[in-house]
Amino acid sequence: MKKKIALKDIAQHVGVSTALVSYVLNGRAEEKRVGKEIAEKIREAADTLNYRPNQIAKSLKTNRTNTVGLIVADINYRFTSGVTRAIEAEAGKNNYTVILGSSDEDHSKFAELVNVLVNRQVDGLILVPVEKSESQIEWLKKHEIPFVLIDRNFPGIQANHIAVDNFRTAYQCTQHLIKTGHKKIGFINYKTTLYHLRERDRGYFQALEDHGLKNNSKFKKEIREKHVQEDVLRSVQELVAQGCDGIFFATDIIAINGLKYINGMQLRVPEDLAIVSFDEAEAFELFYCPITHARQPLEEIGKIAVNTLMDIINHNQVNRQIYLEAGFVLGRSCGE
Amino acid sequence: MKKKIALKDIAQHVGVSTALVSYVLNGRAEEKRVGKEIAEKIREAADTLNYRPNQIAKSLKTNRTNTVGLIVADINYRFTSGVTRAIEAEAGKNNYTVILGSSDEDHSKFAELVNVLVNRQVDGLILVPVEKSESQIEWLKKHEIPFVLIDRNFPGIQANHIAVDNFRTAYQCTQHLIKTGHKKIGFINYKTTLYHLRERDRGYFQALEDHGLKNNSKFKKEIREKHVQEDVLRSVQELVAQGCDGIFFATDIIAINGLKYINGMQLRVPEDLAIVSFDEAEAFELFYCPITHARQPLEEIGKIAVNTLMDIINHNQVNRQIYLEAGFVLGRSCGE
DNA sequence: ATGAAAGCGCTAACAT
DNA sequence: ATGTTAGCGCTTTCAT
Repeated sequence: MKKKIALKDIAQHVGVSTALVSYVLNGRAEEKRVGKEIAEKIREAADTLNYRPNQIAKSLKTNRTNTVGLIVADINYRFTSGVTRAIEAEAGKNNYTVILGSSDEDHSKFAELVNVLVNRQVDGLILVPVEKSESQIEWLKKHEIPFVLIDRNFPGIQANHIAVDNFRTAYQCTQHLIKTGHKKIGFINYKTTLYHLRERDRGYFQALEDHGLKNNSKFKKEIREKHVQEDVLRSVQELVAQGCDGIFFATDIIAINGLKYINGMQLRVPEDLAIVSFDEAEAFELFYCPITHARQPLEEIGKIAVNTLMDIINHNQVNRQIYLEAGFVLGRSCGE
Repeated sequence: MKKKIALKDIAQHVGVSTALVSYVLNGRAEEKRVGKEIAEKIREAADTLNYRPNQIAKSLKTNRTNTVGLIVADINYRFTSGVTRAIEAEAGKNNYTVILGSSDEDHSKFAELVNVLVNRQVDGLILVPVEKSESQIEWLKKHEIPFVLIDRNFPGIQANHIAVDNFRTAYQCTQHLIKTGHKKIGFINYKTTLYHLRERDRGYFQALEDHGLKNNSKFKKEIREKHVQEDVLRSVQELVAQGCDGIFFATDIIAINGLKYINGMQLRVPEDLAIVSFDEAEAFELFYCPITHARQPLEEIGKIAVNTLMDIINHNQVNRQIYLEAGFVLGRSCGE
């Protein structure tokens, strides 16, 4: 890499001090009452010498990096791409850069990433926490490092967070299956302690109870995160064998796998089996029957997350626990 | 954010100089022959004081950030998630962090991102260049900033790059349709000057020619990047009207849209229409018929890209133009 | 209106 | 074996 042009190079070139150059190039010429001509000369020199400010040096001095760290759970989730895009856009508006890392749902990788990002002096973090990452969150709180949680949170830890209302959304999904005349409603969810997924359980159970279908709860299946394919296959087979006429999938990934096997089993949707999915997937478009599903407001989550983080960074008092309403997309997978 | 512990704090705490602390904490205690006991004390102090090295300061001094910038074309492409994952993993092994940005196929956004990343002193860049980004690439060359192109390149610009062999892969895809007995083979590709997509054209045409189907070239359709949905729909309709018995889709995005409309038109694959796609999509799994497609070696591309970049950064002479072979996944979308 | 200089936290050359 | 110190490129206070 060629030698870089520094502030003092252009100061030398013009024959002024570095202070003036700094003022002018930071748009504070007026404020600092720098002579018009000098200012112009400085700008010219910066241009011809192709000056690029060294953000590292600037950061060291100002103690600000204008960088936020974003740790997602898995880069393949629909949630991730949508929310990442929104976060990058909103961060850009605030003149911030996003450093992205993926924990792949692994808490040690999560801890490692937090570490790396904090060492790199990010001004704040936007986190999708994973199982067993409570101690990391506590650590961030203790050290007063600005952060906001999205998608997930821990009921025992008070922190700023933005997410969809999982309970309510799951309730609606289940209720939709009930209202479209289905009597034996299966539910497939991950086996996990993650609160947001437990909330989806609660929504399912509550809806059953409120509609006098409490006995349906035996149709709830749990799958292991490391064995999605085989467990979903087994679960679908079991539910069908138990005579279910509808299935509610707790996530897009589960839904995609479920539908794949339903295809394989030659079952027709919605005639043989009604389907509702929490979250949408691009893949749904290729299924012969439009899938009814809840849609998270990814744009909004990302936007609010960034703005909340900005508030924290700028030392405004913030205490936000936001549960957003999900959209509900009506397909034909529960009948017409 | 609480006051940070700095090197000198722990030096003070132990009663030694900052130099010793620096040596010990960078694992150079032996090399610098620091006393065993002192070294131990320093490590302890660092631990209890919860010292986190300030990478910014380190970078300013060493002129190295251990950061690579990755600019992708669109975060929703299958190519992106796969290759990002591979790059992050490989970069991590080399003790590097990845800063990700997405240009959304927009050259001014691309330029802006290059700028931001260079100002942030990334040690190098991995780029998926977009249309009209030639000047940026030239600029990077001129300033001897380490970079490697992936997925795409410009024939007029000599640069290190890693990609799949687009010509050969497209040739194989087309040939497969021919060999499975199809006579009127449509092809849908983007209208673009991007060389890698033009190479796919060339592969298609060459295969037709080599198999005496030169007249088929009227079945090639171009779609606009900003109007994928409507243009793909129109193209499929036209090809069907022209009596095509097979379609080759030039990208996963085009394929997903194409299949969606084929579904809508009540056409059966492969009976009414045979299909081959360049690139795979998760969505294919939900289509009733397994789609035959080429699969790019994303892992390998990412890995080689990082290692090439590391070589450049470490001043090894590097001149690599690598064209990898794609995998070919046999579905049933061209018949049994 | 402009300049001199301190100092951000760290590394490394040099001194002891 | 350990300490002292210059300096990375920038911002900003204080002088002038």
